[in-house]
Amino acid sequence: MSSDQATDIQKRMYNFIVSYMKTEKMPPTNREIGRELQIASTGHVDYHLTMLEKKGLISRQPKKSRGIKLIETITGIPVMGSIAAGQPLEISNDPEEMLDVGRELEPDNTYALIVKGRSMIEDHICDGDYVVIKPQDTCNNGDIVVAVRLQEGMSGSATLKRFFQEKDHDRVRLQPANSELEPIIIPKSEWDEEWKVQGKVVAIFRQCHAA
Amino acid sequence: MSSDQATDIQKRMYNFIVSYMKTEKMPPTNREIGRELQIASTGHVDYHLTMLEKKGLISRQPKKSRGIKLIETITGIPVMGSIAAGQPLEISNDPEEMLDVGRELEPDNTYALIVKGRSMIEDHICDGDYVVIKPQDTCNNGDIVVAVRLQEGMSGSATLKRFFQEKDHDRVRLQPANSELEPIIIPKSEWDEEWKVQGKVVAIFRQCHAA
DNA sequence: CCTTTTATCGAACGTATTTTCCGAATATTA
DNA sequence: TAATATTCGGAAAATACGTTCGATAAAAGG
Repeated sequence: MSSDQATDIQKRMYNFIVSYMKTEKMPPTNREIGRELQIASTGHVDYHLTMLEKKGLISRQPKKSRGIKLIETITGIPVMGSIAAGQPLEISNDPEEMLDVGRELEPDNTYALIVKGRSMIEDHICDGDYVVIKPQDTCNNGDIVVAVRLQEGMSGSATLKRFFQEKDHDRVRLQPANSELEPIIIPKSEWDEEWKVQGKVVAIFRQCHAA
Repeated sequence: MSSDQATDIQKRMYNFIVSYMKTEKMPPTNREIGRELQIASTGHVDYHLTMLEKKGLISRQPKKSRGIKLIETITGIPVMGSIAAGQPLEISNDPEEMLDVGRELEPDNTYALIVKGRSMIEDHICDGDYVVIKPQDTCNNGDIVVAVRLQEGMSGSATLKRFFQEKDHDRVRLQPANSELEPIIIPKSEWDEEWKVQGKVVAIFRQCHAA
């Protein structure tokens, strides 16, 4: 809607702000904008920034130096559509959304672990994959979790498994996703004392290296 | 080396700058730093910033408002170690590296596609996964590529397959990773005329939603 | 025990930066 | 054609902000 109404100069101004922020990691001052766009007056720059704000492209923090924020933080990778190997689908020309890979995962205390081995292979988690862990005490049945066995002294050893609380048997089952491997069965009492859920897997990331 | 010599206050200052930049998308002013760390004097803040610069953690642009830059732009998710479901491994307390999920993929013209169906399931690419595509004309045998069939008029339809150039048969084979599906076999001449490699898969990203 | 480094405050100073006001030229619209 | 929005300049006013200086301690090192 209003975003299209931006004038030529305003579009150039907006683009400059975007590129400036990419390189400088901070918004430009009004003077820097003016210098770039060859606008002699800072008041003039202010006018266009006001317009850009009215048109919903930026927001401003009054009285703050460099108080410009982009409304749509266009970080990430554009998602161009869907694809199926079986029946080819169309690829659109406009991004449908931005894949904010990892960015929305960052805020908390999320961390990543590198998966070794094929023990979760049937969940399509491969050797070398990164699993992103969101720390939390509790989890639901079927969640893939990092379970830690508490030990004397140092930090315990951790394991990546699917979590199942089997109420009828009054025990907890930690199930690998590999039919060649056996689950770990722990009586409820022992679980409460010796084990702890460290967090659950919220995302998986795999880099495809050159062969 | 010198980065370790940072004082407690300087570490807190550094951490605040990092978190401020994450939320505000710009560096803080000296006064904002002081307010946060309960330092009453801006000169005092300046002193510690000078120390941080001397110790190589930040760089400063004199006389510029918010003229602070992080030397190591620690975006991303900390990788805390390895984990194997089979034989539990230790989780270290210090991050081994930062998982720059997607960030090093952004610069070029990379884009993402959402995978539909199970046609690449044996390569552990699942329904709903994001595949990150790096555009390129050529590829090597075995690469997972987006192949496009050129058509009259509009943009062609795309398919996700493993690419094999079979020189002995003078043909190209597009192989799905699902034994229930048949490969697409294309004679070399037809390939050159009607097909094109759009790009190759460089990464895979999967979000694990709540059950 | 003395010296050096580090940490702290407060205040003053000068520059950086935004904001506001006035005026004018140009285009757009009614 | 009159009214209105847009685009520009210049300059003053008001903050915001970084920098510098003097003084005081506590901690560290020898």
